[in-house]
Amino acid sequence: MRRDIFQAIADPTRRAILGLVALHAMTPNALAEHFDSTRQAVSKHIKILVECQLLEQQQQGREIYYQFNPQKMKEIDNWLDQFRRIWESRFDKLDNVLNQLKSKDNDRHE
Amino acid sequence: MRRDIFQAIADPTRRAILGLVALHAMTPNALAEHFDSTRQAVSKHIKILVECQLLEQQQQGREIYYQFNPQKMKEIDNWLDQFRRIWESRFDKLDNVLNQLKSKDNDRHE
DNA sequence: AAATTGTGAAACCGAGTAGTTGCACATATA
DNA sequence: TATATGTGCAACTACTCGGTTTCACAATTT
Repeated sequence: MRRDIFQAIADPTRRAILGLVALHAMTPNALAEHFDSTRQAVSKHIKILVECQLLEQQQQGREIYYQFNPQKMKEIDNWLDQFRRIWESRFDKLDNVLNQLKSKDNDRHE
Repeated sequence: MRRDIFQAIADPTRRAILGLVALHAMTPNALAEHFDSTRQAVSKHIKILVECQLLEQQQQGREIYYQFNPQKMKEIDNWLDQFRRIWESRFDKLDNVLNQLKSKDNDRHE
């Protein structure tokens, strides 16, 4: 059973859960109200998110609040670093092109 | 058939392909040499990456060079924005705690 | 104590996935 | 022209995945 963050965020429902929990900790029932599928289906998604540590449990009486663990999500960000360099340089190139067009445009109109 | 970037990067082989192609454009055969599975398996991964526009084809004689499309990868980065705010603020809090501990430590020793 | 509520776990199912082998076909090379 | 090479596509298979239904169980509420 593969259980890494990349596989975890591959599912749109799980991404939606993360988006909700990131705002404030929530119980499974509260989360399930936001989706069309059953509470059990949502609960299974939560289980997966807990297993890969994107969510953390916090028992409170008989309710369980799940909260978002940003540190784990940052691992995605770290992985993106190797590509960020590339798209930033391309944006720079695009910026240069745009700036050149702009200055030509200015030349023409002034 | 779901074909979005999140599902595309969920597979470790595809992530490895992206890492290689990000360095420079490569042919399927050249890529396949880096993996244990067959060329056809790698080719299927490439197809998926092309379908979700993370890779772009570039025919050259009978060879096909695949190159990385950073713009598409940036969509992951954009999605992360909603969480980035959170982990950055928590890091700030951690920094504050560390700074306080540090100043207490300094107090004790000076 | 009995009923209700919040939750997780197990069993099952249809669809999707990653891999394989085998084939087709176009482009280069002899 | 015959052969080798680079590539994509189709068929098949074992496995995974997301969903449902059903159950178990502990913590509240009546």
